[in-house]
Amino acid sequence: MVKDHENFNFLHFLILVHLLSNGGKNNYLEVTSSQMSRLINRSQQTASKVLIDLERENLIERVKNNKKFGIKLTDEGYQSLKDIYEILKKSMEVSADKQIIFKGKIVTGMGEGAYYMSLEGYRKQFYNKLGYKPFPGTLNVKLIDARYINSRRDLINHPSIHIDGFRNSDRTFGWVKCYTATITAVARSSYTLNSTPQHYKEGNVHVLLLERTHHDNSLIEVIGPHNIKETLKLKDGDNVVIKIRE
Amino acid sequence: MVKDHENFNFLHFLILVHLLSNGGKNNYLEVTSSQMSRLINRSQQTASKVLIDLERENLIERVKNNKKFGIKLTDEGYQSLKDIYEILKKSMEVSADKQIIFKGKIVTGMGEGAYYMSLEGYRKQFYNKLGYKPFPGTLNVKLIDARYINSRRDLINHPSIHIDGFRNSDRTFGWVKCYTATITAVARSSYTLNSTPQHYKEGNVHVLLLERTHHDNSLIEVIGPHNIKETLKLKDGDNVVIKIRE
DNA sequence: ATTACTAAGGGACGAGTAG
DNA sequence: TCTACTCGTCCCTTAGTAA
Repeated sequence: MVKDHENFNFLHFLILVHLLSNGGKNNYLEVTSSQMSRLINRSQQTASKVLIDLERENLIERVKNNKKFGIKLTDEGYQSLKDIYEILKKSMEVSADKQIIFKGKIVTGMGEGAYYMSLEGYRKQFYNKLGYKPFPGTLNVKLIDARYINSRRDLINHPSIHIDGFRNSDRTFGWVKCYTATITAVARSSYTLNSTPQHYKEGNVHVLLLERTHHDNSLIEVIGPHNIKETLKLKDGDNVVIKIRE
Repeated sequence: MVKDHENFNFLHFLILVHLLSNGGKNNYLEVTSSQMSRLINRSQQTASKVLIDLERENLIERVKNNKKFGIKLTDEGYQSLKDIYEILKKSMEVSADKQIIFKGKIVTGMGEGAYYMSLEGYRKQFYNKLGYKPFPGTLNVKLIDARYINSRRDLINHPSIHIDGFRNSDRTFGWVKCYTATITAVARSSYTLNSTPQHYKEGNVHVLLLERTHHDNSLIEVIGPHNIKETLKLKDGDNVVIKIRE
């Protein structure tokens, strides 16, 4: 993947990085094996061995002066670090897009959702903060895989649109967190994060997290401007993918 | 330096990177120890051990579903990678500035330099390409440390201003490569790349590399618009630092 | 002070295998 | 299939020491 020279371990990596960060790409640095050993938290002997290895693998060039060495990265040594850097960079960029994926089956809710959606205390905020008046009723998606159930549990830590709670004459109603998402119907149950799903239609929706929920973490409630079931032609038991974006 | 959890090796690093690049910061990925083993070029047993270690160190979170695991980076795991990334990034930035440093002593040249500087075939090009008419005569700097002698040998691979060779009725004259540099007189001979020199005065000059040189790699020839020795009050035997910038 | 060899101990790795 | 245990082997690390 990164380095197919067999003998490339973390110590080699650390030493190369240290050389690079001290100008070792263009200059022969005066570094001793004792200095290096302190840096990598190993003995002088080990540091010496690492330097010998790096030289053998043509990742550094050493020139002896008296007892000390002048050490410089070779082009190959620099390229090794650059390769690792590019891979890490790409990975960090991937992770910058905070997409969370759920997969589950459409189930029939208990009618609770429709009740909540009908309350003016929520509807006004939905309109102001989400930009639409939600279809009265939530789509319930049942998560099967433990992975998604865990992700659902972690959802509360992610950025969301906050709907305040309120009270009427009877009782108080808790806050609701809304997560911007897209929902997609999938053909078969073979979808994983790594495969490409055969998708049909996509809808822009919001996933809800209620302060006072009776639901377990295996159930997701979704709202949208229209009747999602109709728009996407969904029946109970159909598989859907929900992608949440920050 | 990077990671003081003792048991953090290159395999741990590779696995974390793979998870990150596949969205494992926000999702529980379905990855098996066999997949990982192929990725890191080790046995399934070793991959399994790595995953156990990473979980123990709280760098990943695993949730079992049937026999497989869903795996996600913890915040700490992500931070570990980010730390390494930031260090690498900083190192790459340092290396982007291609400064090369030489240290040596002023010596008296053989008068060759003055002769070459007087040739109109060179003087016209110096004026056009360097922006000044060089003082007739080169400053010769003797490199003592093998590190600098080696750097001098590598100089030919670095970007330079090219002065074409020419011929007159008698003979041909080779090309000359010019490297933009600053020269600084230093107080004592204690200067290394890592320490801060006590410098006196600085001059903008060019280091020359001649196609047909009789000099060994331990001698550097420097030209400038004025008499460098006088401007910097240099005597033979004085120490100077020459910094070359791209 | 350096670098680096040798010998010995311990930890990493993989084959076999259980659950 | 999966994960992960045991255990044998080998490599990595270090102390001692030479140059």
